[in-house]
Parts: sequence; structure tokens; C-alpha cells
Amino acid sequence: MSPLRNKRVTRQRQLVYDCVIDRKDHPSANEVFVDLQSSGIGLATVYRQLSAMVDEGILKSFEHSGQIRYDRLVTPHAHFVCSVCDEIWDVDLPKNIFSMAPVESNADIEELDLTWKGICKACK
Amino acid sequence: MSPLRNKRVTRQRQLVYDCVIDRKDHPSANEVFVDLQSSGIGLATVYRQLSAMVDEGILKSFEHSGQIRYDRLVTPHAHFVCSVCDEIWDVDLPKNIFSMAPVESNADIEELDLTWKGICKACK
DNA sequence: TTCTTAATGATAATGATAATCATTATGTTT
DNA sequence: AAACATAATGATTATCATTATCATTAAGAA
Repeated sequence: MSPLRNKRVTRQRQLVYDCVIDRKDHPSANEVFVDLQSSGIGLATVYRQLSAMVDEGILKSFEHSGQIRYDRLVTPHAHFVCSVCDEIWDVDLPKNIFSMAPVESNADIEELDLTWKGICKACK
Repeated sequence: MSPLRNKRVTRQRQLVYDCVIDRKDHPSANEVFVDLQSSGIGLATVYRQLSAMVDEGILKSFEHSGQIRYDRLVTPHAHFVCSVCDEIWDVDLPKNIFSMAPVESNADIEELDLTWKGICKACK
């Protein structure tokens, strides 16, 4: 998926998109901004482009320790977070998880957030 | 579980605890503060007591649309969030969910966060 | 009752994100 | 290629949630 989407392709939009794709992790807006410092991009533009791309379905986002993290992987998946180093990994959802939706809700499930927490291999 | 726990039992601690227990929902610190306005409690004290109670295991917390929500239910459970009215319900975890931990993580799972999202019965 | 010190409350500080607005530059039209 | 309409940008300010500071207060022990 390209960073186009009936939007103007500005130099800044391309920079933000490429940064998230290249990093392969789950950066915050500020981390993207720091990476792109030398380009002279403005912080507000980084925030705007990231949230625009989430609205367009090009990126996903989730909350993590008080800030929004961005994810280049937009297909359904879960996360594993190490409670020691705080690193985040994309992991598979349990098979058939969507069939395990709670009956209490009595509602159609649109999406889910699943985050596993533990100590990663490296920290153990 | 009482709000004791080798801490001094102040009037404010009791007020904060009772408020969360009585509300039966998932209030933010500010919502607790508003409820207790007439008592003259300070906002900082509400924040301090809530996070202290989480540390002590008396309450649980989770992030929701940019703020910390507090939960009187401390046993493992999931949440259902309505994408229309933004209300939150406690729901059961899928059976044996802990046995479905991702092999990729190669780690012991300490806990998990699971939030289902959809449109609730009332909003449909 | 006195004493020790944890807890409080008022307030300032911080950090993340959103809003504002004059300026710039993209994509289209001529 | 030049002009145009307007979306996007960047500098800045504002907002919101939360944390830190510190003088004062009040639990709970002596």
C-alpha cells in the first residue's frame, strides 16, 4: 500500500510513511519526528500525517504507557510487551479468537485489542 | 478487600475507595474527583490514592482514549467497549485464553489486556 | 498529650496531543 | 508553462491528563 490515497503526496507525507515502514517497530509521533529532524519537518505535521494515515487505514495505532504508538501492520494481530525492557512485538492472534467474543456484550465485534505481557527471551 | 493495607486510613483514602466501589463502572481520576467535590478532597490526592491502590492490588487500571481508567474488579477479565457511546463493560475472558499465548514471544505470560470493540445492544 | 512522619492540598511543572493561522506548495485548469 | 484554488505545512499556542513540589495537617504510635 502506497502513501497516496486521494491525498496530496507531499515530501513530508512520504517521509513519515517511509519512516514508519523502515523502522519496523512501533514508534510514537515524537520518535518519528526525531528520526526526521534533519529533514526540517514540523512536529505538528508528523502528528497530523500519522493520525491521517490511521484514518485512511494505511497505519494502525494503539495506546502504550500514555502515548499513541503507530504500527505498519494493519492486518488483525496481537502484541507482546516485555515488562522489563518495554519492547513491543507483533504476534499472531489466537486461532478463531473472533468466535470467542463475549456473549455478555450481545454485540457485533468490529475489532479487538489483545496485548500479552511478560518478560521477553532477552531479558530473562 | 478493605482499603487498609499497611497504609494510614485517611478520610480521603476511604472516600476514593468507596467512590470507585460504588460507581461500579470504570471512572477516570477526574470523574472520581468530581464525585467527591463536596468533600473538599484535592485532585492530587485522588490521583495519588488511585495509583497507590493499583500498586497495592486493590484496584486495576487500564488506558482508554488517552486516560487512565480504574476498575474495582481485580480478577482477570476482559473489556467490551461500545464504539458509539464509548461505555465500557467487564466481560469474561475466553476459556483457556492463557494457554493461547503466542509461541513467538517465547516468554512466560504475566498478564494480558483484552478489549473487544463493537456497537452495544443499546446503541444498535 | 506528644511526637514522628505519612498524607494532604494548592499549585506549578511536565508531556503528549490538538488547534490556530499565516505561508507554502501540490495538482489542476487554462 | 503560468495561474489558480486550496490542501498541507510549520511555528506556535492551547489543552488535557498526570506528576512533582513543598509547606501544612493529621494518623497512629509512644
